[in-house]
Amino acid sequence: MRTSQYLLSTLKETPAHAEVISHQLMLRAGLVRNVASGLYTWLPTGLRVLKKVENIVREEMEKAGAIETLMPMVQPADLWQESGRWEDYGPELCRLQDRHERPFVLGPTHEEVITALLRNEVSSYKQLPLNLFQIQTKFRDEIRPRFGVMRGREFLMKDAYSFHITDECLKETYQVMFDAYCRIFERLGLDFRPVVADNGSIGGEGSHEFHVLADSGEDDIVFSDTSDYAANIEKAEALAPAGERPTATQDLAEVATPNAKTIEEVAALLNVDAKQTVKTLLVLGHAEEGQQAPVIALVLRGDHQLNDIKAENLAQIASPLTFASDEQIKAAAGCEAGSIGPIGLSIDVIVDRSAAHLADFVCGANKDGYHYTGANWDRDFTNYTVADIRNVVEGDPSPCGQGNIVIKRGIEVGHIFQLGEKYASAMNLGVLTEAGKNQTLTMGCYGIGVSRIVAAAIEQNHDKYGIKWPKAIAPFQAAIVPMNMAKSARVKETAEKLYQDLKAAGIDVLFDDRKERPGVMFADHELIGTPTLLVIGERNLDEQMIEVKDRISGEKSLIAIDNVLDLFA
RNA sequence: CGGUGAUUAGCGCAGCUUGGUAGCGCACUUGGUUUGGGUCCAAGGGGUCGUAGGUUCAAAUCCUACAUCACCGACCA
Repeated sequence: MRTSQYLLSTLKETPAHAEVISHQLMLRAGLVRNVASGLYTWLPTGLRVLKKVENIVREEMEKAGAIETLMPMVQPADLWQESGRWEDYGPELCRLQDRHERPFVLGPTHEEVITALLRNEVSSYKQLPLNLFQIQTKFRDEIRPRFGVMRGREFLMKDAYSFHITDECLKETYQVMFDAYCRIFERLGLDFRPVVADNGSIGGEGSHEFHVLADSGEDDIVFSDTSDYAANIEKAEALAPAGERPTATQDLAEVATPNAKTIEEVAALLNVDAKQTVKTLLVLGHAEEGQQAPVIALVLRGDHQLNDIKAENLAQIASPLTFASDEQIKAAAGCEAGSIGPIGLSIDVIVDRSAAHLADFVCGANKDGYHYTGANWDRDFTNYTVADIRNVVEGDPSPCGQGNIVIKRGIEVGHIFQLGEKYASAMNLGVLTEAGKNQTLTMGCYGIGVSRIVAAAIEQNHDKYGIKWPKAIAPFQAAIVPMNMAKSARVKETAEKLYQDLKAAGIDVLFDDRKERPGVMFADHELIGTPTLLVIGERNLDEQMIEVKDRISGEKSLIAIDNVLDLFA
């Protein structure tokens, strides 16, 4: 490709609204342009990267035995009604009507379509297992699109769906996909970790997320400092504190805590560590038919954070997790949110393991402006259950039993699930077994955020000059940068010949034939992140040498013109 | 949806407080100059000041509504 016939579209200045580095660099390097909130056009350079990522994913999926398909992005609503997700999915599902006023959705994922397909196409156990994938545009009407293509509303995703008669067979394919994902991210050249993940509303066991480690990531990933345990914080279990609970030494006392509503304020006022306090959150439980949802109290140590997912997974608690309104709080506790405590409550109380291990703690007195000190479980309050409902924090013992917890940020780029029979049973997908009986299929699904990977790769590979692409996904493998080509016939001739030779050898090469000064060219190529710059100038031509500059290491070296192709061997 | 802020040339911004001629840098065009790290000089082109309404002799500037965009909390590849 010649720059004179190409759309380079690099920017000197950083557009004001780009927050994270990958978004800034994607705009500056001319990879994408914003069309509307969460919607992007991929410029030629960006599309080259996207295609390279896509091809690596495709190759490894095929190697792992998956078969490529392509499903429509627009899907009829009746499939979603059949699976139950027409009601369950919420406003993130973009719904629309065609000219006949028939309802459709923009596909945020394709379980319904693939399940409906398989229902018609397979009827015998002999046809299974099957693993079908596609690389397709998805649309999710995100509440808050941000960080450029990292969280766009429209994005490119590889999604695969496997179908099995037995759970053993599903687990085998799941493992095959797990291994394939590791190979994909290795080939992409990314620093990644598979982590144990929550199954979300789907339930069942067996789900891993694949995270690219980066400070700008939106997820907290929990590691053990001594074992290879890794989990999403949503999933990481907070173990009960070791040993027996200390014995009570203080008497229960009511103290005035005017204007102290937060744990920090209460702890400062009473001059105690936040670890000696508890906070009480009121959430909604499941509503009985025709009744109002009951209010349930969750009690956590003052310095701990509620883990929504863990709470939601408890049988008593409504999903999605909903906090009680001010009126509901007043009715249940008789006070405002800043003064709630377990003592005297007549609703269900669920206490976090760590909070349950406290003695002589501080809690709200269910009376505005008052707290208790010297509170003790089983003496001052007896009717409660204990559960793990908090986020782990750094330094906690690792749930794997070895070492302590370290937390890093990650960008979720892949997620694999054992779905089980959820869709197959809702949509009546089964085949005849060897014994001639109908058997509902069990399914797995496996996603990779293709467009998100492009952003994640940049988050992990950049410097002050621009992007430093891993070789496997760089838009161009090399750029030819001639010095003052307009004045030197020799430079021009050499550059042209080199360009033809590299092209003939199948190298993705960008020939910078613009009439620009060297500094302009260098700056552009460093911004775009081309791994290898081939600099041709009068300086080295007498010796038939050209300069090679490596974008990653920054090293410059001379190489004989005849040997340039060896660089790409 | 809630909270915050923004919207003036392709991009980055000033002008608004105190109403009266539409500005700067980059980019772009032309000519010259320079040529191994974002040259320099000169001349140019380009703007319904987000939209609608109001106040006023007069609105980018003051007021109201709306739209869009971004950031902070709930979603997820």
